[in-house]
Amino acid sequence: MVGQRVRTRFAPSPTGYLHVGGLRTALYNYLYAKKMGGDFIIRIEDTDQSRKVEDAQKNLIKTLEWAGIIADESPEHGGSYGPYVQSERLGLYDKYCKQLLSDNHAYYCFATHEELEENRQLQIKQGLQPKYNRKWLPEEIGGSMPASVIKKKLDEGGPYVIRMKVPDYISVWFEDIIRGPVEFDSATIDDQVLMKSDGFPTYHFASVIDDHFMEFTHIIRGEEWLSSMPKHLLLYEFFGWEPPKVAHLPLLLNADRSKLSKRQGDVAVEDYIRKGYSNDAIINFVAMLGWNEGEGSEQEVYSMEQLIEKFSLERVGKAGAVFNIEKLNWLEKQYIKNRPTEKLVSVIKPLLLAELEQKKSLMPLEIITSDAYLEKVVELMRERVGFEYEFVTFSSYFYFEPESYDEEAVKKRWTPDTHELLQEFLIILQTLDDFSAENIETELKKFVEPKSMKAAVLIHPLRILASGVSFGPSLYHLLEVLGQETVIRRIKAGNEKISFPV
RNA sequence: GGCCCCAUCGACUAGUGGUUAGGUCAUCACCCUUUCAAGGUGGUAGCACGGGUUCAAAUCCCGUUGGGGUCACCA
Repeated sequence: MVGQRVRTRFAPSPTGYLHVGGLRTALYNYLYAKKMGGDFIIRIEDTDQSRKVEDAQKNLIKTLEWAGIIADESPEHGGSYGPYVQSERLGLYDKYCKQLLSDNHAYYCFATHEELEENRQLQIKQGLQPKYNRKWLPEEIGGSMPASVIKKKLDEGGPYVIRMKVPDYISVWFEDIIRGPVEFDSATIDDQVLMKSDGFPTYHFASVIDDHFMEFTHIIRGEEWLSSMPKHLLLYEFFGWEPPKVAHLPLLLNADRSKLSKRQGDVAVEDYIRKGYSNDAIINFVAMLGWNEGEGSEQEVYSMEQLIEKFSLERVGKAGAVFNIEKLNWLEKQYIKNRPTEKLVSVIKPLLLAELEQKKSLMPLEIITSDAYLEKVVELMRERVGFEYEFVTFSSYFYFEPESYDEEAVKKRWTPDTHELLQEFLIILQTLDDFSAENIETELKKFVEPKSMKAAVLIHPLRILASGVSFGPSLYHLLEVLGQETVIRRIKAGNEKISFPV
């Protein structure tokens, strides 16, 4: 093991979308592998045929790649330890299950579902831990079932499963990288089914076999697997294999501290993508849920490169973490604030183009879809939006005429004089040769001063007429970017529609 | 219920025997300001409880309480 190249894995079952908890598990596996100069692998656990969802595998991998988590080996991209889909490795499980059988570490079990259920109910009623009652444990490994009966059943060809024989009166101990030493009494470990009656292995069996043959050095997975660790360890022992190091991650929680689930909000990474969150923010956020750099660091914003550089399993916390959307929102804003202008423009341009298919603009298309124009919009709005798409939606007045005027704002800002004042100032704006923010500002001040009025009496109505809303960037810059023609058109239109009293 | 894991502000966390218990989000106030943001300053707010060990405990030990996970021919 010493000096061995680190190999970690993310092993989802293709049953649907990628869960944010899964994203974090994948991320930590990825970060650790990359930090150690090793490899990160994706393996698909599709041993439950009934739950398999079409395209899930593809989507899982696509979503991980969106997040910037690129596997060195995966079913989509191959590798030298394949196949990376468990349903394509059935022969392997079969072979090693036979070995367990002949070594008396496993046995056939012909119990029916009804029998099992009955047994379970009985045990629950007696206040016992539900466990298989070992009815089919053969005589030669300490059970009571004669070999002849087993052979007869086998010959009849009836359905059966294969169970592992958990040794009695031993204790299973291991060292978890995150939690330290953990110990289980074998009396609490069930004779886990290894092979199902459909010939497929269970998760427990397949993952141990694969983890061994794919030569993973570290297993990093959610805490929900902690209590099945002893079964896995026993399997390694049966085979005489050296188990990988393990780290069980704390769970992601709902606001009420239960395991993060649907019903209480979105859990699919795709949901967050749809809502407009960027991969930068999601990765950053999810990374900080359970891990921190420590040593007094007060950094909050980390790039993937920085995460790889700083990550360590030792600094992963033990307690579950609540998935708090407010902080994610804040992070998203941080990224928008600092993202290069060209990058933002390249993202919003297609969104705007799509919007223009639906809605008509009175502004010259070649101008409002130009890089130069969008760059100005971005600079004015980047500190005011929560998501990239808001450069288009939240800022629609940069491209479209206001459809209505904020009623509250109009009520608050209009006086009997407003109409007249706007009329007069419009003339000044129409004759302006230099329609710059600076110039507009001086003209407005010049206009208002002799009347001994405050600039605000015009500023607010102008903003409302130009944008339809009462908030936004500096008025003068807003007007400059919109351009003389548009501004004049909007003032005229609005001043006609709004009359005092409102 | 058995077994296992966990426990610092509302949330994410720093802290590894001696700190005025620090930072970030959220929240509140003020400043800046034409609005909204952004930014700045300041504030409210936390070691679950009880026993030990020690000169000294958020930190080590035990217990209690609370929360979570898991007990499938699902992963």
